[in-house]
Amino acid sequence: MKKIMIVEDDDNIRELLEMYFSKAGFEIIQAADGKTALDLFESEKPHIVILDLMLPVIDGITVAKEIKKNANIPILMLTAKAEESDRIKGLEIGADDYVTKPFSPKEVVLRVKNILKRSYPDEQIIKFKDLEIHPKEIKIYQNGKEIPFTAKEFKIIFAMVTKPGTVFSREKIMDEIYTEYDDVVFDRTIDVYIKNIRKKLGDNPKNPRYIESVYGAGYRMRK
Amino acid sequence: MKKIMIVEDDDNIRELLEMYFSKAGFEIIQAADGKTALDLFESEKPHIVILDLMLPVIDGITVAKEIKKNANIPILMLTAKAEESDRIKGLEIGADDYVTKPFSPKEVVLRVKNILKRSYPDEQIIKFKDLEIHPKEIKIYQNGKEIPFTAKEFKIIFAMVTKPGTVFSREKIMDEIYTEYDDVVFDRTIDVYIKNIRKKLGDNPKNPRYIESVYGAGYRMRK
DNA sequence: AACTCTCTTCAAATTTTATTCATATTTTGT
DNA sequence: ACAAAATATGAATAAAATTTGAAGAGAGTT
Repeated sequence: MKKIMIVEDDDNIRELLEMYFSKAGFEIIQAADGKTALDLFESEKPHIVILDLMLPVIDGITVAKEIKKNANIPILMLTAKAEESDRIKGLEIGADDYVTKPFSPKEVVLRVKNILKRSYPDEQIIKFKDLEIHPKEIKIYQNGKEIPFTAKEFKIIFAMVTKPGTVFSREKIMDEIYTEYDDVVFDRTIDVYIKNIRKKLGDNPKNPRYIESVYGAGYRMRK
Repeated sequence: MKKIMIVEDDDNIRELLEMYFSKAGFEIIQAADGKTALDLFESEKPHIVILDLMLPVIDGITVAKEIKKNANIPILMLTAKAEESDRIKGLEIGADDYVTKPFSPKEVVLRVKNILKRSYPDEQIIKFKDLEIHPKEIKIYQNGKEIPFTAKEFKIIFAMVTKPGTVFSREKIMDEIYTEYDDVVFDRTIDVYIKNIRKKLGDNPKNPRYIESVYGAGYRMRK
């Protein structure tokens, strides 16, 4: 079952949404202001966020940017009718959908379900260039031929392929790899992973087909 | 693959049935008297019993009652034409069907198949490679030969065979095994189960036919 | 009580992967 | 072009995960 965070300062609207999503079987986290929202986002890691644009302490757009910066968690924006221009802003900063107030709660639930279906395509096969990535099986095929990757290599590829074009710092890559707060690993370790992945994929650092080096920043999967 | 016990003192009739059921793909156990029948029933646990009414040592009705008392194994009664009243008795004591002598062997086979379909309805046999998995009976056959597995081993195999290719983490396997919130089991326990399963299946961790190890992730049933 | 069967733990051997290291190469800023 | 910083990479080493035999613990039977 999916976890949803509702960020809305109007108690009535928040409770209304809470009721509907509760009935729809969601686990719900509530936040009445932007600061709380970001804190809860870190600790609770919801699957999707419903976000009001007009928020106390920290405004909705900033919250959205912050969320999208850390993880690609889908966002449904709530905007007042008058804020027509905000729609555009909302979508620009990466909201996945938006609803204008006043809205029908049922419609919001439906939209959320649609976004979730899009964002979490129940363990689908991911296709990227000539790669086929099977998360359930932890297997990757290149032009139909299986290439063996270790679990950690797989995690790196998966994360990067999921967000092509995004630069992954070495630190971020480490976060993807290590579930526990283990000892910190030396920086060059990531380089070696990238090297090995490139080798298996037949990729070349100069003129790469998959992984580009971003000097001073990290690595990026070429779109 | 079903196991059938034929209880009949007339050697000719018994051999005739044996021949037909053998050709129909059954595993056959024979008994010429009621005492032997009950002993074999205990040790062999057939899926169905063909039972003659007139038997030496212990008569058919007593055998039938005894069988039905222990387990609800279906029975097909064989009755002589003159024993019309026995038909009723037979059905009263719980026979699932009856055939009067002289009978056509083909008809007997058909009736047995029908009874089996009735008696083991929702048992869908899962076939995987050279394995036949019978969930209801908690039995697994490899090339037609039964391999004894313990309840937990069975659960693991069942879960994995149902989703071939999917990697099962040790934690996930534990979830399959433990219904209640029992004590948490140490990680290596799963490894030992896998080892024992492999041994029984004649599987080799390097170059496996069934269960692949996925370093750092878990185990996977080879497609 | 002795036995059997299953589940679980343990420890040693083995295998595979992760990490570090050293050196070469490339990129960037001046 | 030069120095400094960052990246690339083969090889060595360390660490981690898996395999396995053996044996202890518990439950149920005879």
